[in-house]
Amino acid sequence: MVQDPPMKRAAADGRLAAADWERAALEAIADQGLAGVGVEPLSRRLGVTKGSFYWHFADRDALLAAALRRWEDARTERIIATVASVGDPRDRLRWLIRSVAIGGIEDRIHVALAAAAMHHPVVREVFARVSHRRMEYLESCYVELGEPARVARRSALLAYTAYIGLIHLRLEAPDELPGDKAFAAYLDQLVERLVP
Amino acid sequence: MVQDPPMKRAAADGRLAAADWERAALEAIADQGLAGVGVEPLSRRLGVTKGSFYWHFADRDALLAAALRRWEDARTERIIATVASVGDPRDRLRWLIRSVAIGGIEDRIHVALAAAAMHHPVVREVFARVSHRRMEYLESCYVELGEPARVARRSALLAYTAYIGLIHLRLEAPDELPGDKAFAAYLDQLVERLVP
DNA sequence: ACCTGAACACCGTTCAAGT
DNA sequence: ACCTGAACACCGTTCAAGT
Repeated sequence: MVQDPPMKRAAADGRLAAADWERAALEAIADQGLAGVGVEPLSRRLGVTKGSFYWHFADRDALLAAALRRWEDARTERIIATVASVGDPRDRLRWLIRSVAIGGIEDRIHVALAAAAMHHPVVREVFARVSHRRMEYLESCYVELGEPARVARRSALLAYTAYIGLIHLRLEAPDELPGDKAFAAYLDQLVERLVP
Repeated sequence: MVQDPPMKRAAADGRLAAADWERAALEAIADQGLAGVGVEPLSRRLGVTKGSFYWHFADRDALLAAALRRWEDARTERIIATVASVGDPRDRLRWLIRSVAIGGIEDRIHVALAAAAMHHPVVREVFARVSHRRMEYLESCYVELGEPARVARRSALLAYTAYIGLIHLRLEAPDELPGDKAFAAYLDQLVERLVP
């Protein structure tokens, strides 16, 4: 086993803020899943004793909740704010569906949290809010395109289902997806089907 | 915390076989995720000391590997054998896509394993085989329908992506899915889109 | 305000000893 | 062939004491 070097700390005096723990927790989730968020391993990584963790957080669950709030914001409001500058709702939808191809750290976090949402109440709650906000926004795009509410809701569901399915396949069964150019062509076809 | 009663054992003499541990492991995965497969908790549940576990398996990973082999068979060959009796490949595809609505224990296991596949080599390997076998079979159905190989492969991917997306939404964000009758209508629409 | 260090409980693993 | 019981390491949590 190779040891990670201690992380850089935010404060100049070498002391930690809660945000340092939260960032480290999200990295651990992306790298090793929810089980990777351990008080002792994170303490080692941050170069302090685990006792110090309990000054910042009540327990492991409190750290998780704080870290999840960061992820939630990054994966809903911040994305919606970014895409808001695009005028045509058709282009907004295309951009959102295609963003599955970016494959950032947040998708790995998504997959890790998806499984945990079935059993962990804190994760379940955050995950439900994220799903709801995304569906709501997708629906609003389809409404802008002139679809009546009921139809728009179905279109949003179709798009979101395909998006979620693709995220999972990319991370868990990449061999079943076409590579490079063929994947781009596949995305084109998918976008055509999902954006009227 | 409520304690589970000790499980019934397979052998009459009260001694355990490896299969007893494997079944208990799959139930634990469905109930609590991969982290639920613990040597000590399972031992308690089966009514033996954890020392006895190590007579049957080399370690926790060996139990996992054996349990996964059971899941793999249940979710590939046994399903394919069941659907093989249906003559029309169109009906086979419809049945497979609609099976997402059944919502058995195996879907919960799927979601738990999906996240673990990113990090755990044993799970990754099983998951890759399952995904490959399913894609291969879907593709063969579309080929039977007269689609050329390249098109059939895309059709299979479209169907499998939607299937995986729906499994996840049903288990992780059920509030975003229409209820009962509306869900049946949604599945109709999805099947229409995916089966030519 | 933030951190250390020691204590304790829980669980994975090993192993000598039992039936 | 299958199981017990004791041992040890790892990690979550608590807390008195340090700066």
